[in-house]
Amino acid sequence: MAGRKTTIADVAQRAGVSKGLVSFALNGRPGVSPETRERILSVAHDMGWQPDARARALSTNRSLAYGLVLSRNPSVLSSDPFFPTFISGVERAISGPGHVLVLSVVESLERELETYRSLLESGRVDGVFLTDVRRDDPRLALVQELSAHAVVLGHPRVDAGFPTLSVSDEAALDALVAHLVALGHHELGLVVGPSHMLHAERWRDSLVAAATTRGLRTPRIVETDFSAEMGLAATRELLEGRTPPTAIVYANDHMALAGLGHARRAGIEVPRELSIVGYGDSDMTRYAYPSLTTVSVDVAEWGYRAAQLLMSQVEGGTDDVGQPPPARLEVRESTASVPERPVGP
Amino acid sequence: MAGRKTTIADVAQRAGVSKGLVSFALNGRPGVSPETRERILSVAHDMGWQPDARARALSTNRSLAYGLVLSRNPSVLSSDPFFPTFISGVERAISGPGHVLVLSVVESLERELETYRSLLESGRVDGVFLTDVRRDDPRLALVQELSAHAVVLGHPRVDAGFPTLSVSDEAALDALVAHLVALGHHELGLVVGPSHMLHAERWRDSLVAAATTRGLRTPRIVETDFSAEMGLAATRELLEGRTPPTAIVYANDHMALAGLGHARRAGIEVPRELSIVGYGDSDMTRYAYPSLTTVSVDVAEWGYRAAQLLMSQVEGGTDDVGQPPPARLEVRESTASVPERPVGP
DNA sequence: CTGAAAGCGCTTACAG
DNA sequence: CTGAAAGCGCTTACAG
Repeated sequence: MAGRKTTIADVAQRAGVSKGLVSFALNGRPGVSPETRERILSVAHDMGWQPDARARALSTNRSLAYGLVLSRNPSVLSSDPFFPTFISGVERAISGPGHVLVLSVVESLERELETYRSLLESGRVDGVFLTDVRRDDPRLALVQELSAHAVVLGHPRVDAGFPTLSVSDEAALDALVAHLVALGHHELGLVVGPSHMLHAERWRDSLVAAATTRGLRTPRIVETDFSAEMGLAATRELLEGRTPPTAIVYANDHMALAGLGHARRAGIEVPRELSIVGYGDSDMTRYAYPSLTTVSVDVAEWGYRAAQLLMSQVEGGTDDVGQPPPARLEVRESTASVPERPVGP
Repeated sequence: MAGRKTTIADVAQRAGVSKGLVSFALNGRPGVSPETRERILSVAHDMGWQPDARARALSTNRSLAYGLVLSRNPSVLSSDPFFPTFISGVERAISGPGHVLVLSVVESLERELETYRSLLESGRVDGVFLTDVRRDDPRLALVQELSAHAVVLGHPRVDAGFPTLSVSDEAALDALVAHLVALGHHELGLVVGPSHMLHAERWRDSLVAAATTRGLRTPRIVETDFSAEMGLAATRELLEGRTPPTAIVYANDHMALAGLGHARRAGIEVPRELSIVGYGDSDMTRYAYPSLTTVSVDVAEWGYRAAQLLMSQVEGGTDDVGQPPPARLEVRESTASVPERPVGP
């Protein structure tokens, strides 16, 4: 229709007031008489005025945008339901206020850091989400150096100086170990994530602690990059050992599903001969046969709260949004009593 | 460090030139003597100057940002590898030039439309990706009304007036039917996506055409929303019919995996008693047992080209980036000869 | 309650 | 090759 976008100057002229007053009226600021406000609003509406995010961003020094940079490898990323779910939670929090998520996917840690830097320095985003925090993570230093806003997803052990939101899973993991012990298992295998990721390390520690506390031997541990491919290799490695575990716990569901596939292929019956446990409670755990015992984490809620916290940070608030609900054990079909077999010493 | 961000005015002052000249030097425009340019650049670097995306966006009327709005339901979204993969391709194309992706996830079609509108009208993005195009899709009209830039992912049948990028899969689907025919199947079941989505409709039509051409009866068809849950229900429905299909083809891999789970649970051996075929070639198809025969689509490349095309559109170019590579049939373990059995009339 | 002006940090004609 | 100025579309003190 209009050749040119309508601006507040156009609205001001038509309404016979100044630009400043239009801005006040549009933003619901006090100091505009009800009739004038009414008139301005209706003119703006009639002219189809829409705020220009760029101009607003420049004059307020705020983009109303938040950044998330993912550096996992493509294959892991594509099968991991974490991010889509997390993002849907984030969106639920930010879209109401008209804020926006800037998402970036990168292929290396250097690029990840550069991307966070440029997003923040250029003012494209007002704050960032930091996931998959690593030991001595350079992103923490970067965000501090830029005195930018950030929310860390992970565990408070990260003395980041940033607000941290984490799903507490110690109780669920302990319940899992208790469940396996009750079924008679005492040789556990653990397929863990990369040890340089703090949450992977913590997950492993929680399980080892639970196992030890409950009188099990230290579990056998194989480290992976979270990919199904390495999950499969880890399964093979564990099962080919001298005293193979009778139950394997995986750090995510798709590694567990790959393990399940391998077991079937090797003629090992799950759960009669081997119990398998995932982590995350992704959709597919319900539709596999046997369905997977797993640990359920409310990732969408996590994302929702993280976004609320970040918005509140940026606005200088000190809102305590509270931690997301703790993880829960979901017992399904892939765990059962340990098989009777001649036992060694 | 610096209390205030350094701007080109600071650089200009320190270098003893005008702001305009700094801008020219920084943007590599002609009309600046080599020595001056050199000096300006080094001053800018020393002062740690970084461009302000907001200011640049306002004065150039360009955000260097592109929008993608997803409206699939959370459960489908979380298990569908399409979007993470697509996005990684998009990023590969745009991140080099310093452009950015604005991602939105919404819960209804109304919100989807509103979001596209506000992204475009506010100038937050310079163009958008349109996926999952539906019959009489209101987004097409919207984008046209706003005379905005867009790239459509789907099939040219959509006479959108926008450049369209699609993965041609007719040949692969025909090869799939040929493969099944060669194995002796003549009762096919199809688990399709929502018929109001043009690509779902087209997928179904391609398979029906291939089946008819190759002398099969019209396949039995069950429509779903692409979720594993409905994939499972569809499988049950097909298998409980009077003459159950001997092979079922699913519109995506996770429905196929849910179908596989159901078959196992019902005591039906795959592929001896039932052949199962997925679509998409997601990671998990390799790790299932039996591994899934599927159709491989290079989604990352699709995203890469779509982004290139969109950038070129916005810049007024007419680059022909070419269509992404066609889909390919991947024969794995889940398809085999039709079982011998007493056949009806 | 209202207006006129300056400013956010860039880019871009227009003069010289 | 370089400078001074206007402008992008808003917001926000500051006066009246």
